[in-house]
Amino acid sequence: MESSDKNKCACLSCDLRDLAFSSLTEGDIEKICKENHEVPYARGEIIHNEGDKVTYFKYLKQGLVKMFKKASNGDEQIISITRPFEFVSNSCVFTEGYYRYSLSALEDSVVCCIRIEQIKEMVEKNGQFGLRLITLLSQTSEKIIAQDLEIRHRNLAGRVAYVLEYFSRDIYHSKVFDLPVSRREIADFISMSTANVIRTFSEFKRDGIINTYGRTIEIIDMEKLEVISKRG
Amino acid sequence: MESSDKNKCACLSCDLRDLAFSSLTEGDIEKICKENHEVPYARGEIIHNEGDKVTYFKYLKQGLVKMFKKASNGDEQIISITRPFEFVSNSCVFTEGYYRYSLSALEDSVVCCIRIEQIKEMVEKNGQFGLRLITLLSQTSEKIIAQDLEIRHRNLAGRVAYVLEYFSRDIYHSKVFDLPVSRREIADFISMSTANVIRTFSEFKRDGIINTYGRTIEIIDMEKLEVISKRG
DNA sequence: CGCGGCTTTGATGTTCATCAAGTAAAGTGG
DNA sequence: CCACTTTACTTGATGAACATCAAAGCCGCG
Repeated sequence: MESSDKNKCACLSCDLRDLAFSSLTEGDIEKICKENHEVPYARGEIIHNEGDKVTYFKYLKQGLVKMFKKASNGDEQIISITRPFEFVSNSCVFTEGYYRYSLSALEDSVVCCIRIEQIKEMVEKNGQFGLRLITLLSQTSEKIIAQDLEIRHRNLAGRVAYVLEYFSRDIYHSKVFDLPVSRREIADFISMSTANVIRTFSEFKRDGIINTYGRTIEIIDMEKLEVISKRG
Repeated sequence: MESSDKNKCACLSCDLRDLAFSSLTEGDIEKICKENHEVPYARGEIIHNEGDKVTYFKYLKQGLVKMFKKASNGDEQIISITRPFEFVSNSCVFTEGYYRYSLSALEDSVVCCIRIEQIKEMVEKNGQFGLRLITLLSQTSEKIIAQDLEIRHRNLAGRVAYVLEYFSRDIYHSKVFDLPVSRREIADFISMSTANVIRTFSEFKRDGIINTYGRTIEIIDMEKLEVISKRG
């Protein structure tokens, strides 16, 4: 969309260049730039479905997304909720040719898409880039695994406290924020029932730990929340 | 240990060459061969502890290992139980310089260790190899994530049925096998209490689904087991 | 303004962890 | 090799944690 400087492509000055593409030459960057798409998605939109063919390698440039798996009965398991600048193409991109999980936008988002074949070519040509990509992909997977370990060893109250901390600390960097997900989605994320997520919110509210106004959450007593999160 | 053919290094004929190293030249393979170690571990031995410095990239050549995280109170969370030829260095190898999880041998095992710096050099020099490595690392991570999703949406009986299927189908390829782990470790793997793992075994036994003689398990009615695994 | 989805709360019962007590098995040191 | 210790396994009883169900209020959207 940008064309202020017609001799330079937008990717050259992209903030994300530092992320993975620092080892690429200007020539390579321009080559990517000619082909890649920045695709905007509105809140709620599906970015891709599990089973879709992988054509693009995707990373999140703006917004917030959830990665999830649908069960046959319609239930969802939410695998991760992430901010830029995560690679939102999960690992299978290189493995199988089909997405294993679905991806949708929790807030208006912008996804940068690069043809997967182009990425592969660059890895083959440029080992520095390959090494950097391995590191970044590893971090993404590791984050999911580590978070899952955190969640699975906690009890109900501990899990709710953990996600509230997560949204506050890692996602919004604020004690007040609008939850980007429904109560049900929180339940799907931390493997508990919707009713009990709500019940726990109510208890936290009663105990003066948080305040809720619809989807707006205010964390009043962060210390208490941390205690519950650690104990649970 | 082998030196039957003194002009050829063992790695050239290693079964695992196909795995990741097919794209390497004979020269590269020999270079690896000069430096790498095959380290044997007895059942029960620790291969490395979380927090240990990463020097080697490791993959499992023989045996069976578990990857796990220790809690402050001594509890363990088991992340994966895998056979050859998995990469048992988890992703953090490239990320942090320290292992995030511990690794120990469930059966007598042989681990092939290659200096991590050497792997990095090879990725830089040889893009084909880098691409192959990305694919393999991705598969390893993806397996952990997928298995976790399988486990977490099941109830108690479903989880036990799932691990029995897993050991039978993926690990031992047999309906009769010696469990390589204690009841307690199974509990740590599927996030339930030891007592309930045992209780569920007893119920399966009572219902004619399995037989147990200490750690030896015989699956009698695989169909019923699958039904329980799917329903749960 | 009425419908459907999200939220909330209470009541109920199931599932599961915990505790306790006992047995079997596997190390350990003399 | 045996007494001793420790660890793994097993079962029952109990209560806590949690899911499920149901009913009602709320909110946004057509």
